[in-house]
Amino acid sequence: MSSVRTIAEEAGVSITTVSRALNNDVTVSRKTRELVLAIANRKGYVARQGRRITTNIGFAFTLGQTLATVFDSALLEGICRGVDECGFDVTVLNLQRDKKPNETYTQFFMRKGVRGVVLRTTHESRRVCDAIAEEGFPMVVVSERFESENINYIDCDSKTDSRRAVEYLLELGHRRIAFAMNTVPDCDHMDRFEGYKQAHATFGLSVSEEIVFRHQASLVGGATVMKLAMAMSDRPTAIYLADPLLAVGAINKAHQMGVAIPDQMSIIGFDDAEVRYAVYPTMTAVCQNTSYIGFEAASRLTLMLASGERAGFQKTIPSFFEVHQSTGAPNATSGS
Amino acid sequence: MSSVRTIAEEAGVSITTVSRALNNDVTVSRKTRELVLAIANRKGYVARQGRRITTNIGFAFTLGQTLATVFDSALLEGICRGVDECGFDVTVLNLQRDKKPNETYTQFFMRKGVRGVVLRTTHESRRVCDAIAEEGFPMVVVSERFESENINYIDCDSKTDSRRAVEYLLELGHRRIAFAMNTVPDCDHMDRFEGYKQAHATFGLSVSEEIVFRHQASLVGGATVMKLAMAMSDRPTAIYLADPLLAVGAINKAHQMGVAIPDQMSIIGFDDAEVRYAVYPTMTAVCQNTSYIGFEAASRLTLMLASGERAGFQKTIPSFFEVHQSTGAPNATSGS
DNA sequence: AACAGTAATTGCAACAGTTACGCGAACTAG
DNA sequence: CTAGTTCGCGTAACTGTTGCAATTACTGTT
Repeated sequence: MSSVRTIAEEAGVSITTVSRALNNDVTVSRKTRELVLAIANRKGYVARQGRRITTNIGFAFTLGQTLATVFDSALLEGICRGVDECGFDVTVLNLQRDKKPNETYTQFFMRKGVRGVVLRTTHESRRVCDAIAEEGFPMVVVSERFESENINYIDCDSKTDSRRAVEYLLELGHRRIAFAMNTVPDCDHMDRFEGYKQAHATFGLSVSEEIVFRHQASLVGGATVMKLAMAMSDRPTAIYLADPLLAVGAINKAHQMGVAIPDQMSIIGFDDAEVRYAVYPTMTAVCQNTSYIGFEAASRLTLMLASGERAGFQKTIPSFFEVHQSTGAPNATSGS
Repeated sequence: MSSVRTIAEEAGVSITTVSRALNNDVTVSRKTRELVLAIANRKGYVARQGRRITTNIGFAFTLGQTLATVFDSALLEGICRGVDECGFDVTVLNLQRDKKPNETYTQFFMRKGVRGVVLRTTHESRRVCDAIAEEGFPMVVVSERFESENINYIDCDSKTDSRRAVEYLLELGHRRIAFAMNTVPDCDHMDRFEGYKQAHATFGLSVSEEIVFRHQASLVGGATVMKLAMAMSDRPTAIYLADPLLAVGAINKAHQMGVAIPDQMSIIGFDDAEVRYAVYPTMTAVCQNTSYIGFEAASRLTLMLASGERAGFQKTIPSFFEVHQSTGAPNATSGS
């Protein structure tokens, strides 16, 4: 077991200095701090209360807003269940808000008293994940994928089912199928776009760029997609909207415009919660068990911390495709 | 400042025994434990890491499930913002799961290393709030109301706007207005029922029990309400559904049954998030700023902890009423 | 270059809480 | 009455943190 004493001995400084270095006290010199942190990371130092080792993990956001979406909430719900097995607790952290500019990620997490972290990130802040992995702090990233074997992640593959979903539309007879995705091109949305393209390739069809929409993932964005699609001269007969808010916004706009779903327009959405049952008509959707992603991430992380083994893991769990009422054959101009 | 030393001295035992009593170690006798806990509570003991006082508050659930609803999520989102001001962090706790049967609430919270707690409770577990208040542990209850001045709470008054909402329907000319609420009669739902009754009283009308529905707060529950309402010989022309899921379920069922909203049936829902914009037609609703409730609770609690003052507070914040597209004059049988 | 003053670093010691181990008392069994 | 067991508690050794003092390094002046 590494303690401030053993680190102090190896670094040739006092335990006071070690404590201060770990807590990012300004009075400790840069050279000393770096030496101490290097040893602490190598020895796998964990902060304690008295002799007791803390059993908290962090749910950390690299972005400014915490828990902004239902996705985040579902994730946290799963995390809370996942830590249960090993008796850990969850603390919500916000890197952008609380991390001081001159402290390392490891220092930050130790200051907050967590032994590991489930990281909720976006495509833009992937470098944060790289940095934390480099420091060696126990971490699992959710919903991003990495090539490096140093970075643990739990990810959902929505490409396969996106392909299946679009193939389903093609088999129903649709030939002009629009696609809508978020403006921010993260792994997930790119996957779904890839599946969309693959399905077309399988049927020997080409993808027309003019019916690939990129809009902000919001109700308004979805409404815009529906408006634009309906205004086209060569109007699509179906849309796959790769985000829950886009999908719901489009469906409601269709109602408002008097566009019958699925008779005049088939809709496939993406659902990372239980939204598909909360719209009319119930939404055919590629679905992600977000709660399970959180569960799996927290479960594995805490198991790793409890056992002391540092074996990395990278897991991709499958999505699932559910057919409900928002899809049908094209041009069925009859009124249901 | 009280420490295990000072408590030990006053109790006439060793610091070891105090530590064990506070951590609910089985080896300490009941009499000694009770003595130590009494002194600790009286002196306002807080656990520390080294000399540093912890700055965590708990978000605790008395129920089994944590973060089951969007209400919980919105609450937590607000709490995370609320603790920001005083630099606290939030840890998610589950009383039913983690609290050992033979430990006090204070012991539990100290074991988890939190200095205060925002309590999410239900009507059935009000006695838990009483118990924690009696122990004197810093706490704020959200969304329940109490007579006792010992219990701090932040609550939302949805009675006034419920009355206003139903009065709005009455002024539109509706005379047979149904009401739907959860089977579990908590403060909030009773408030809304009260507002519903007051509005009727203002107009000199009586409330008919056969159009007061009590169903599980779910989409299916809402669908059931719509079905039952439409099947009545003396059919209501409007429904106030005092729960988001009930409201959404009813609206979607109306679509499925071919019931036009608002022409054949006006709907007023209750919204504790942003659901009113996510349905078609956009939903006239009594709304609760759930995130603000969480913010206010956490903000006040942390301010109290940081300042050391133990002044109790009980605050009721107002709801707001928004008129959207789901309400109109009754029997407007035109198909617009 | 020498010196004084100031800021930056560091360590000592006293503090915060927890726990392995052992001791003694009380209780039980033969 | 003795041996073994259990219970309750304390000593001492461990965990990390911090106020204060001491030391070191740097900076400006003569």
